[in-house]
Amino acid sequence: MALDDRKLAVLRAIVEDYVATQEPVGSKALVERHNLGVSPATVRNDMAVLEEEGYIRQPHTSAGRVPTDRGYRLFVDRLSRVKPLSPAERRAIERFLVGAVDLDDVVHRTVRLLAQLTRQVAVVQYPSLARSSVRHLELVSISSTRLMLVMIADTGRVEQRLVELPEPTAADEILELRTRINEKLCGRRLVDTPTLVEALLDEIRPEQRTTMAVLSSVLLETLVERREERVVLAGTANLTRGGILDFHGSLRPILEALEEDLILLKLFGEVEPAATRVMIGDETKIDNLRSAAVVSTGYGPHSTIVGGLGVLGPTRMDYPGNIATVRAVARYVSELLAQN
Amino acid sequence: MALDDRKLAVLRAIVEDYVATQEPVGSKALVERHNLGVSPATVRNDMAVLEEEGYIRQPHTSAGRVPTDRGYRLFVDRLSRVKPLSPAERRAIERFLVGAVDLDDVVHRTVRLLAQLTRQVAVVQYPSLARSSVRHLELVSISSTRLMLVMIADTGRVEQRLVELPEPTAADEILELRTRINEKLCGRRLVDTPTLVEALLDEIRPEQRTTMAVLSSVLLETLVERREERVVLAGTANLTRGGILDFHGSLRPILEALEEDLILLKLFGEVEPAATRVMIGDETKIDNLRSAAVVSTGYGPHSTIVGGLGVLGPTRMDYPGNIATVRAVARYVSELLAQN
DNA sequence: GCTGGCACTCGACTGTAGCGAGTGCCAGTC
DNA sequence: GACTGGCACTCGCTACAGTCGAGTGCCAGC
Repeated sequence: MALDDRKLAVLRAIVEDYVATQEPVGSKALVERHNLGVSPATVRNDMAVLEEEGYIRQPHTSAGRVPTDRGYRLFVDRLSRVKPLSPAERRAIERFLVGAVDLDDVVHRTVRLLAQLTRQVAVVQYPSLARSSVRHLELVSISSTRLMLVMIADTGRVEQRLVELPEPTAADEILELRTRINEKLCGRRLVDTPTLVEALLDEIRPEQRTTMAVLSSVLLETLVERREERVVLAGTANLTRGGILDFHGSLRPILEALEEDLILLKLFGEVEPAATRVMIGDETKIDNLRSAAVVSTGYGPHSTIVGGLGVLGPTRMDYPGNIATVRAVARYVSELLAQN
Repeated sequence: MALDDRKLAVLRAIVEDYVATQEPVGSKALVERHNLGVSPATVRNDMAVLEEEGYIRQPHTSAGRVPTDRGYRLFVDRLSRVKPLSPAERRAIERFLVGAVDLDDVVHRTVRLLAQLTRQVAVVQYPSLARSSVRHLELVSISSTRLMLVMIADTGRVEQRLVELPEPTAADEILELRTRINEKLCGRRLVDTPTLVEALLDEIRPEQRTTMAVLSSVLLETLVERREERVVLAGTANLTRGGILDFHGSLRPILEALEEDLILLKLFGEVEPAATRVMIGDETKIDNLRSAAVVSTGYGPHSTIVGGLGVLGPTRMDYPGNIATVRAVARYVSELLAQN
C-alpha cells in the first residue's frame, strides 16, 4: 500500500517529536504540535496504517507510537531536509581545526570536535595506508644489526618498524639501500609496492640481497598485507545522555563493540566517494549495535577518499543535524589535508 | 581508639565479602563464612566500633555494613596480602606480549591485556618524552620550503612535525643541518635539548641560521615545552559489570573523566620509582571519580621509569588481585622495553 | 473521507500490609 | 571484663488492590 502525503507527514512528525522528547507520541499531542489540519481520530487511522506497514510501533497498548528502524530509514531517505549548520557551528569547526601541528593532532582535534558538535560518540579513521602513497622511506641505524624503518605517507601518516638484520651492516650500505628504495617507491601507491620491491631485489648488488630481503619482508608483511588501520574515538560519555533508555537497558554491548577496532573499521572505514552513509539498527550487521545508528562519510584531499569518519548514537538521533555536521566536518578536514 | 586484631579481622572479612557479593554484609553471614570464633553479637559490637571510627557504614538502618573509602584504605595498607598470580595469568601475559612489532603495538597489547586480566578499565601512558633521550633526528624534505622533522626517542617513540621553511633550502643544506643536529643531540635527554640547541645556533654557518631557527622553535615548542604525553585506554565496557550499582547510579562522570587526557596523566603518569600507588575515592582528587579507585605503577627498561600504567574501577574492587596484576604486567613490559 | 464520541486497555502511581534481614541493647554467664 | 543469647525495633522490599489517565480502536454520522 502506498503512503499518501499526509501519512508521510504524520511519520515525519512522529520521528521529530520522538527524537525531541524521547517519549512515545500520541495522536492528540501530534495534532497540537504540528498543524496537520486534521483531527486526532484521522491521525489515529493513519497511524494504524503506518503500524501495519512496520514504520512505527506501540511499546504497549495504551501508549503512543515510536518509530521502528524501518520508520527511521524512510524518514532519512525521503522525509528529512538537510539542516544547514548554524554560524556558531561553522565558527566552532574553523576555530577547532586551525593550529594543528601534525596529523595526529588533526585527527584528535577532529574526533573531539565531532563528538562535541553532535553530542554523540565520534569516530575518525586515520588516513588508510591502503589508499596512501609513499612519500619517503627512511632507515635509521640503531645498532650494527638493528635499524628502524620509518615510512612517511603522502597523507602525513608516519609508521615505524623495528628491523633485526641478520648480519652487521655498514652505515653506507644502509644509506645506499635507502636511496635505492626511495628511488623505486617514492610517489608510488602502497598497494603497488609488492611488485616494485620484488623488482628491486633483482636490481641490487647480490651482497645486499639478504639485508634487502629482511627489509622487504617487514615492509610487506607489517605495512602492506596486514594494513594497520587505526581509528580514534571520543565522546563515549555522550552515550549516557537521556538515561539508559536508549540502547534498551545496557550500555554494555555498545561499549564492547566500540572496543573492537575491526568493527569500527567496518562501520566507518568502508566509505564510497561522496556518499554519506546512514546505518540504522540491524543495518549495521552488528549484533551489539541493534539499538544504535551510524552516520559516516569519507574524507580526503582533492576529492579523493583516504579515510572515514562519523558518529554513532541511539537510533533515536537527530539524523538531519548529524548528517549535516558529519559532512561539514569531513569537508573541512579534507581542505586541511589538501593544504599539506 | 586502637583496633584490636579481631576488629581488623572483621574489617577484612567485610571488605572481602562485600567485594565478592556486592551486597551489604551482616553479622550473621560474617561468622558463617569466616570462622571468627565468636558469635554474631560480638561481631556486631565490633562493627559498631568500626562504624564509629569511620571504616564502615550502613546504607540504611536495617541493612548490613559496607566499607567506606577509609575502610578500603586500611584494608589495602594493612590487611591485604599480596595475591600471587595464577600460572594461567602468567602465561597469558607472556603470550600476549610476544610478537609486538613496534612501540604502538606494545602499548596497545599491554592495555588490552591489563583490561582483560583485571576486568577493569586499563590505562597505559606512552613512554614520556620528558624522560626520553634522542636517538635520532631525521629531516625529510617534502617540497623546497617544507619538510618533516622526525624524532626517534630511545624508548622507541617516534614523533613527527611538519615544518614550514621561510625560504627555499637546498637538499644538501638540509642534509648538513641534519648531521649537525644529530651530532649535538643524539643520546642526550630531551629536557636538556634547549641549551644544546642554543649552542648549536651559534656554531653553524650564518646563512643556515634562519632555517635552523625555525627548526629549533618547532623542536622546542612542540616537543619539549608542550610535552605531548599520550595515553591509551581499554576496557571501558568493564565499567558496566555489576550493574550501575557501583559508581552510584551513573557512568557519566566516569566516562567524562576518562575522556580527559590531563586527568588520566595525573592519575597514571606521575609515578615514583618502584611504588605501586592506590588511590581510593576522594584520594584521586577528581570530583568525577568519587566512586572510583585507581591502581597505578611505573614501568621502564633497566629500573628506570619512562611511563605509568594501571587500572581504574569501582572502589569496590579486588585490590590485592589488581595490584598483583598491574605489577606483573609492568614488570613484563619493562623487560620487553629493555630488550630493544 | 473525515470527525466526534465512547468503551476499553493497560501502564504508572499510590497506599497498605506482611516479611525478614539486620541491628542495638540488656541481662546473664564464664 | 569480655562474650553470648534473647528480644524488641527499624526499615527496605515485595505483593496486592485500587485509582487515574493517556491513548487507542471502532463506529455511526456528516
